[in-house]
Amino acid sequence: MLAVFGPTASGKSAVAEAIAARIPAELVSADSTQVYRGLPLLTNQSDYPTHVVAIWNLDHDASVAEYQQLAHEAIDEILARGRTPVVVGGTGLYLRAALSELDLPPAPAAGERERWERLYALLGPAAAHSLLEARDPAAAEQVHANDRRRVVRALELAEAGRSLVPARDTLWADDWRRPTLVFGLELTREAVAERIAERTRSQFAAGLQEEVRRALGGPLSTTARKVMGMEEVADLPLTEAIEAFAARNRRYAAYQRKWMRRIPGLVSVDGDRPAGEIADEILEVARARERLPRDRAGADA
RNA sequence: GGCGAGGUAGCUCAGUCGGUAGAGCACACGGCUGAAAACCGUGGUGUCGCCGGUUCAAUUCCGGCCCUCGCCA
Repeated sequence: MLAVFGPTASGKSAVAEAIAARIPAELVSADSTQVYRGLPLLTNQSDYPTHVVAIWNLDHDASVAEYQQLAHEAIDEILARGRTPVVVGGTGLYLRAALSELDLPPAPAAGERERWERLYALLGPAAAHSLLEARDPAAAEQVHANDRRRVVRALELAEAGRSLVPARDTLWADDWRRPTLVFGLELTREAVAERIAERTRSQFAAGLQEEVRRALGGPLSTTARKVMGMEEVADLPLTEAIEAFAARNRRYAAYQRKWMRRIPGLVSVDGDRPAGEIADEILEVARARERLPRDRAGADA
């Protein structure tokens, strides 16, 4: 199977769609916000049918593990249909979860999260961390006392007889679940900034502010509330909102570059050219490395 | 021109009853195992508007000047 990663606005979707136009393939999203229904503009959802997109309402709490299950199911079904899964998206952890067997510990039992959060608030960071030290020293060593989210999670797991400390898995390892080639779109900072500016303009022209205001009017889960732009897009005056949102995107693109460097075996391709050209190069590399079935490899040649 | 408010980090601002300054955001780096467009940690940054006075010592007090904003002419 194939995967396409790259900074936001680098044209990942267009490339993936160009691949699907050339070989029998289906797309699987690796994006922590496109999972939501109701924010197509804010999260840059494509019209092209893609798996694991727009599957949850905005009051649903998103999680990597839940996403992972759905992504794995989608991938296996596509393979069973004899097609090539193309995983495309900009959320590093989600990409990793989709492509690997990354073994995430179980969700907290009902009420546990709230219980430990209350305790953390009551005790304060230092005392909560000491409690963790008593129950799971290894986890305590790994987590900073101020990291409320992880201290709480570690306490939940300790209570359930598990640990936050993974058995063997590292965050990034060369342990693909299926033979996979990951491609990274390389673009200069300036090129990305330019694309972001352009995309931001068209998002606002298409009614981004109205979309966000509508979403803010309804029930929102913690994770939906944290989607980039939810805070600034609706309230600020138009020109300020545009600049603030573009700036956020630029920062995010920089963060994504860090992920890109960590993906083992990533094949870099020049992202500053037409999507079709990039797709051709990707398929050529895939054939050379025998990541596509033989009968398919030469089908369009 | 008059009155009022203000000029301190890249930005928004706090502060120093006189001993050369600090938060948030931004930035850089690191971490992350059911919130990852999230979250946590570490770090640098300043002629404290300009000139002069008082003082052992002025970003802080005093005087003058310059600039910005608001109201009035």
